[in-house]
Amino acid sequence: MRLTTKGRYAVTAMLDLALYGDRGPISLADISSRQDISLSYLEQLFAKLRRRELVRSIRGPGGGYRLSRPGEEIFVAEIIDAVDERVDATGCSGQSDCQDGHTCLTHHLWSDLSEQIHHFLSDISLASLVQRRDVQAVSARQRLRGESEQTIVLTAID
Amino acid sequence: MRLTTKGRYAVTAMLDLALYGDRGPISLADISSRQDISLSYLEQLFAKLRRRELVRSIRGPGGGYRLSRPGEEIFVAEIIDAVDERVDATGCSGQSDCQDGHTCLTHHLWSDLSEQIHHFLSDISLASLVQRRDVQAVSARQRLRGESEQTIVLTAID
DNA sequence: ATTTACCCGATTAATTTAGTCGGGTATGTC
DNA sequence: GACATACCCGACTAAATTAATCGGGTAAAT
Repeated sequence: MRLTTKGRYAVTAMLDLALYGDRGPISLADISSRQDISLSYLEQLFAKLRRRELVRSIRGPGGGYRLSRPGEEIFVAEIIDAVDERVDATGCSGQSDCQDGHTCLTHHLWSDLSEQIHHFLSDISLASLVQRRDVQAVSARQRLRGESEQTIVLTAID
Repeated sequence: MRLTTKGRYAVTAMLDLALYGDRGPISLADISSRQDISLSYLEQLFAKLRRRELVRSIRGPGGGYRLSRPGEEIFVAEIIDAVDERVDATGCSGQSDCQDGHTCLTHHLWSDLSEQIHHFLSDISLASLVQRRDVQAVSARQRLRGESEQTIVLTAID
């Protein structure tokens, strides 16, 4: 089953767009510093997100990324699928050839589980995440941290 | 999230015990050949299963492993927990310190997902798997294969 | 005694993930 | 049009984890 930092980073970054992207494009550098994700790694992930048309890019100064659809219409499952290839608990990627060409003893169990997970994540939209209490709280903390960092920079310049 | 071959192997091996173990202990060598899992690897997994008291071992010739409880009372989630440590989709093992000491933006989402998966797998007993059509079918094929292998061996000896 | 099969730790090989690097290209601003 | 920004892209490296091997034990049955 694939569900690692890669998928978590992707969802986090997309949620960052949903939270802060309403006033124009967000640069990966912004996401990188807010969410503590390596910039180059983000570039790799966003290449995949762009191919799946989950985000739109705007080049040049002031550019960045925007969600290609409203947050109501983007679901967590799509994001993970885009970067992780698939959410799949079987060992044979659903091919049923897990035991030298045949179905292994537990194939259907993992297949059922995968479906279960996919269904769960297909129901969660970015917009619904934005609404959540816990997301709001973390976002508020991140905004604070961002401001204090700016202060530090300004003080250092002064 | 941890759900790899390790956990799949463990569940498959335990299901093998549930399927064939009613007439006495099953050796790891038997499981190894039936399910195509490396013997030494099985030994590692069964060390963990034994520690969690999911199986009982019988040493010496004719020995092997038995389920320590009836299949009705052993659940897939326990097996995976035993070998994989935990089924957990969060990056911080539920510690909520995913972003330098604080909760990351998507922590609760992964936490919810983990609970969902765990709940799903906690409901599936070995006994219920044994009953399943698809498991019966695969098991029948494995038995056939086993017999033909024996024939080959006997022919070779002859 | 000898064979079977569990027991255990250490080590290695393979795979995957995470991250880096170095170069490009479009675009807005002065 | 020079310059800075920020996307774009492929190749490479490092780290972590998983899967598997190896070598030597020990309990028990025949």
